[in-house]
Amino acid sequence: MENTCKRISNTPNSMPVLQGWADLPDDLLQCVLALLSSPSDLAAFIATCPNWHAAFRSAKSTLRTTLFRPLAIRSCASSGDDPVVWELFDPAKPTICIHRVTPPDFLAGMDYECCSYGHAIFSGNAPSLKDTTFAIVDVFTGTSVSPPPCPFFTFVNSCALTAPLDYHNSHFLVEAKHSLFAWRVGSDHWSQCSCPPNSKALEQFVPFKGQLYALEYQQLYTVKLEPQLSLEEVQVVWSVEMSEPDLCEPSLVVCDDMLILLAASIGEAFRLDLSSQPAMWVKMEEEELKEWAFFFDEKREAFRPRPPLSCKNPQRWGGIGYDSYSWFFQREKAFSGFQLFQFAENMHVQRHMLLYSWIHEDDFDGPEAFQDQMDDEVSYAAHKSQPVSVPTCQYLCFDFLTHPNSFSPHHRAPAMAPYPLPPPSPPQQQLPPASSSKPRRPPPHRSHGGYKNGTVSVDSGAPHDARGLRALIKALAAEHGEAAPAVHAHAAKLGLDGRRAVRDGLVELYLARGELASARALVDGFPAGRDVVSCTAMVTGHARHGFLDEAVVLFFAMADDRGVAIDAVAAAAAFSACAQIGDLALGREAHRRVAERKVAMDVVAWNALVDMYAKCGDAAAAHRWFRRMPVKKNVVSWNTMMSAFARAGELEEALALFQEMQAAAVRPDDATFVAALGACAQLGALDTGRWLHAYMGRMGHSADGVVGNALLDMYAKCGAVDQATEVFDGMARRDVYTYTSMILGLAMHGRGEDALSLFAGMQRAGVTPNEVTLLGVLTACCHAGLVEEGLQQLNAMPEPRIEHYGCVVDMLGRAGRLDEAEELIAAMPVHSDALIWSSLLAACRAHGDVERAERVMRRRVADADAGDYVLMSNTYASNGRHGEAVKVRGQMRRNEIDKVPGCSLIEIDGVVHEFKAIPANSIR
DNA sequence: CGACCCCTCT
Repeated sequence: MENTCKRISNTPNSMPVLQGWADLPDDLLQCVLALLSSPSDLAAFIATCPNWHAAFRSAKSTLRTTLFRPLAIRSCASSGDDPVVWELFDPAKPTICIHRVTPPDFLAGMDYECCSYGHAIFSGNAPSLKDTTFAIVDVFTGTSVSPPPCPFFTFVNSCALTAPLDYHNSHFLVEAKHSLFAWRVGSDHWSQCSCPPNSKALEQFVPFKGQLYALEYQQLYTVKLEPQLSLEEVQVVWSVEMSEPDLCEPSLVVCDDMLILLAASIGEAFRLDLSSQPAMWVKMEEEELKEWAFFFDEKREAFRPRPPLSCKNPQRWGGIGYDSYSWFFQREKAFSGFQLFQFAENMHVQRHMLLYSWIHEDDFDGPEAFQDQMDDEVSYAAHKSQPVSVPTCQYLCFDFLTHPNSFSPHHRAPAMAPYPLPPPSPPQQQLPPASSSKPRRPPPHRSHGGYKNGTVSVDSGAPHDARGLRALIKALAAEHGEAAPAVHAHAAKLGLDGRRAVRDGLVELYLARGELASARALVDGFPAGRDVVSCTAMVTGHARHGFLDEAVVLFFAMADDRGVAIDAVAAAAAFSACAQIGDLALGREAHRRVAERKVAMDVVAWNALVDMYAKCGDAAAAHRWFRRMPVKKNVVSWNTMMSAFARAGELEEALALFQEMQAAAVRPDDATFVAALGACAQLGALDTGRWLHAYMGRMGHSADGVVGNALLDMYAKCGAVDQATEVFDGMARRDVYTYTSMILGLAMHGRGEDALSLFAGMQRAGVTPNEVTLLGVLTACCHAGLVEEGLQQLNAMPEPRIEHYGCVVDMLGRAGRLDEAEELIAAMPVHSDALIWSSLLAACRAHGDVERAERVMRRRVADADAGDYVLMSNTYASNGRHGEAVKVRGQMRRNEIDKVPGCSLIEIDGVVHEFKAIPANSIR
């Protein structure tokens, strides 16, 4: 790596000297940010990218989760007379200073209050002792902003920003003297309102889903900033019986789309459920917080509450991922933690003391696990045996790189907009400049020993070797195809674009961007690079980004090329592409070529083959090859075949396969349950579904995520709406599938009103409905007879599909509004189908509208099916026109229209019975 | 060096 750097850096007059990331464009920088995974990465990034701060500020709005565990600020001065310097550091690796800034000197006489969105907040008193002054200091730039003096003089209970300063509509809130004060950033005055009479002191302000919440002990408030500052109590009930909840300093924290009340004193957490009326604190299970860690400030000397922070995926930065941990920070020591849900067992000390007690790293259950996962060179053991001296630390800064949780997300000012402020009374100080256009390499900050073992190189900001570049490209291809040209240029600059791995990656990047031509040019430009891995990468790369036909063609070319020995991986890739296309002839051809080249297929390739036949509609072939598979089947093999049966409507066979799989002692996984539950849902096999539910519990599978959705769907489809509701209530995460299944379940079983109120709850929860959801909503309106509501929903839809129109036609038909139904069919912008006409016919039959029915039949004469004839005949019959009814039946027989026998399934005592109707045209 | 399979909503 270093050789590469040197070679390029020393080339005179040819290329600009590489400055790590500095030569990459801004949009690419943002992609790269999402990939930084350790504080060392961060240190390298900051050291090599002059625009790092701007890049972070703009990335914060797009990244959904916190990038890192929180970092801290320490304030130090080498000697008494030297100016104070703030150092940004990772408490787990306190020897490394990530960034340094000189704070304004007027802070000397002020008190540190708290930290908010990367700003340290200080308070002080005006000389008159009538006002309180504040300074809000950007901890990365040292820039400070001061609101006008706040008209009170007393102790500050709590304060916070509602968003970073440069966000539009950011407010600074202060609670003091039983009043709430708000300063709209940039304005020249404070607004004020009184706190509710029975409240003591608001402790936290948390933006969540467009609302600003405040917490006072256990009471939740919403804060309105406009048109005037006001506080409103939120009634929240408890999901568990708590006669006298004693949560002892609970705190609010946002985890993605959940607002959580952490009651660390009793080791429990409650999620705010806004979909119920009134809102509810729902007790959370350990499982639901698995991917989160929480950070608390050490409060021993702090009177002011300092809200905790949540961090997603602690594994990402070396935290312990298998459980939810809360982490404390105590100055001069590293992170330490305890397991939230095991708190109750550690009650040997007084409960309220626990919040403050320091749990030493020795107390960890799994120190090995922790050590293994530390992602760089400073291990915990080394840290312990060699205590480091950290200079006096005055300020803790816990929310570095957090983002404002969905508060006014749509009103964001451009990144790094200048603060719209008059210069505050103490002069602004800006050290160093936030972003200079001139590339500049800041000196590496080496405090207290610098980078240990030299493994963190400041030159490693951008990958300079093929392997690193390949890893970067791969990560980018998932979401950031737009980076293709920039990365390509970067690779070319390094002379690495000729490397096969890099080139393959670039091809995929171009494909991710939809640029087939650029990708092809790259492929064709390297005829020499034809080996099986590279070609397979081409196949999968094309398939992954939707170029399925091209993928298969590439595979055929590769199979025909005697210079390339195709293998099982290539075969699997080809089968998978054919499966997605769903073309049986193509699939067979791929299979033929694989057989012809005598490829030794592994279980993955066999599974792909079975899946390919199934998805191409040849379930028999899928089953045949499943049975003939000469390799040991794995769980995917069984899952694939179960889905194959289910897809083909052979539901009993699917469930039988589940039994067979048990007999073969293959441990089912989530996909197994999804497939089996899906079969039960289609079959209406409620007892089997219930058994599966219980079995899942025994196997330790939670009813959440995809499995939870499948379970919920099964109960809903089997008519067990109450059990469906139970599953729904027990789910930690409800996505669009969850809501859709539940809404449909309610709608189909006559609870249209409930379905509609759930739909409202879904929208409140911020889950975006899809077409199927809306179909469920229309179905609910239809079944509940809410005609106006249904029409309104249809009008509100951006692009209704034929199914949606069908549902509304059905609804109008049932309501007897046949004119409107017919008009809607005529007016709808999509092509009518048989279903929609049949539904109109059914309405004619129900309302005895012979004339309209005849009109419809005349229109439909070419492609009317048996059902239509039956409906027509019944329409005549119910109007007493039996002669004409018989005539229609005769016409039907003459035209040799067969009615597919109606079929009905019902489960009695766990056995599914099938009823078949007598073919309609056999009725004479 | 790398490249591969299954699973929820009408």
